[in-house]
This record gives sequence, structure tokens and C-alpha cells, in this order.
Amino acid sequence: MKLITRDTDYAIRALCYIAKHKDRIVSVNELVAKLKIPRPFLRKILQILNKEDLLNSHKGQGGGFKLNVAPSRIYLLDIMEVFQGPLVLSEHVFKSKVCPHIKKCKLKKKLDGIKHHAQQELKDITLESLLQG
Amino acid sequence: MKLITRDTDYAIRALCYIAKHKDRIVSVNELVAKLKIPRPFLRKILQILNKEDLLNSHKGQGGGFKLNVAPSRIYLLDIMEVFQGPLVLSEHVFKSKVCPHIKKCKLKKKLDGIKHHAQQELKDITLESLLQG
DNA sequence: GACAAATGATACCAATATGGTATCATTTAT
DNA sequence: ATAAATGATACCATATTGGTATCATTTGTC
Repeated sequence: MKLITRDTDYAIRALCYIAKHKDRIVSVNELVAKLKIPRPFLRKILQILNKEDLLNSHKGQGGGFKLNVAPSRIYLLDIMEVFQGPLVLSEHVFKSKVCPHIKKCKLKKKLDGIKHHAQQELKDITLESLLQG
Repeated sequence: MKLITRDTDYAIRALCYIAKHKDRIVSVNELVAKLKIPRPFLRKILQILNKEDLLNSHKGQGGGFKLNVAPSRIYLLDIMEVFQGPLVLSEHVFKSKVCPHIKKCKLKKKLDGIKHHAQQELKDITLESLLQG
């Protein structure tokens, strides 16, 4: 089971590249050439990042994308949630009538702990930390 | 994104029920009646658990399933891996030639840390802890 | 032994998610 | 005017998920 899907992956790479050249506008053409990501798929991803206000798009000749948010304020968890939806443990186990006490049990607390821990860590990871060594 | 899929969920519930009645053989019929899980799907799941040697099956009239392993030695992580495969971060991000330094960077360490933490916690969760309050 | 009650094996299927493509409209620098 | 760019949107192939159906095999009971 993958924790990070392809589109999230591509988004991270694209944001990474754009952040590295944040002094100028970066076009899809350039990104495709450098990152070897399928063009139409990358376009779709960038459009989503634009709608999410992480990127700023410029139409017309010489157009492309720029970061709309400082790399220090772009969190991995947010990118993941954009493409993969919120992190959820299970829709069912804890609603079971078979094990009603489960809601109070250590298991749930532990699972929630794992989720919470993962979320906290993912929140800490910024695009900036990705760019640094 | 769901961390626990339906079949894992059903497997946990079934194992839970069987463990609660570990003094006797539990049939699919009984499980279906009590757990409200679609019969043929549950059968498939139990057959997998049997092949994985977590359950012991008994054919013929009066047949069914029993635990083959003590609840204290059945780990959530193992059940998850049976149905969902091993936990993986991403197949791509860290292989990128675009950010070659990424392999040594804090991000990877952090992500690996999250994964490791989750795995450790999941290893700790046993069927036994599920049965206790 | 016949028979019914159970699981084993296996093939199939529908719905959804994933990963990707194609096309036309719109904006803008030259 | 035109070419180079993104916006919007519809489509599509494949894999995964969740589930069904069927027949073979084993075994307890009469």
C-alpha cells in the first residue's frame, strides 16, 4: 500500500522545481523537459495546484507558473490531502456493533495516535525542507 | 485515503469474534449472522486467513474455523499486510533525478520515521488488545 | 453408504480509483 | 494577427476493490 500516490509525487516534484526557480515563471514545457512527467497529466496537476492557490498561473506567451506561497508554508500533508483526500483509518471497524466497547479501547487510541503522529510529522515537512539538503 | 481497507476490516472483526469463542469451532453461517458481512466475501477472507495459518479450518458438517495462533501473537500489521501488501511511502519521489540530494535529506528520514513509527505501533496492536477493554 | 452440511478452489463480475489523453476555449506578449 | 501559453472539460485504459457464483471435496450423522 502506497502512502503517496503518483499525482502527489508529481506535484511535489513540480513544486520543488518551481521553488528552485522562484525568481521567474516556469512553463509546463520546461517542467516536462526537466521532470519527464507526461504533459497532459502534469497540466492537470498544475491546474489543481493553481486552484488550491499554491501556484499562481500566467496565461499567454511567456506564461507559466510561480509559487503563490513561501516554500516554508507549503506542507506535505496539505499536498497529500489535495490529491488523496484526508487520512482516514477505517470507515468500519469502529462502528461495529459487534465490538461496541471498541470505541473506548486502547486500540482505537493507538490507531488515532498513529494517525495523529503521522499528521504532525507530515505537517512539519515543508517544501522548504525538501529543497534543503 | 483509507489506511485500513474493507477486507482487512472484515478480517479483524471475524478474528475478533472467533477469538471470543476460541473454545469452539465457529462456522461461516454464524459469522454471517453475527457480523453482517456478505457471505461469499467473508468466505474468501477466511480462506486467506486459513492459508496464512492464522486460522485452522475444519471441513464437513459441524465444521468451521478456530484460531491457530494465540490472540496475543496476531498483530494488526500482519493482517494489514496480508490484505493490503506492505506499507510503502512512494515508488517515485526518492528515485527522482531532479532532486538527487533528496536521498540524504531530512525529508526522507522523516518519512521513513513516520513509516517506522506506524509499523512499530501497528506491531504492538494484537488481537488480544482488541478483545480487552 | 447416502446425504447433508460444511469448507476449498477458482472463475467471474461490477464499481471505483488511478493514471493518463485529447480537445477546444481563452488569454497575452510580440 | 498570431503564436504561445494556460483554463476547462470530457474522455479513456487499466488496476484495484468489493463482491458473486459454482463446483469439488471433506466429514459428521442417520
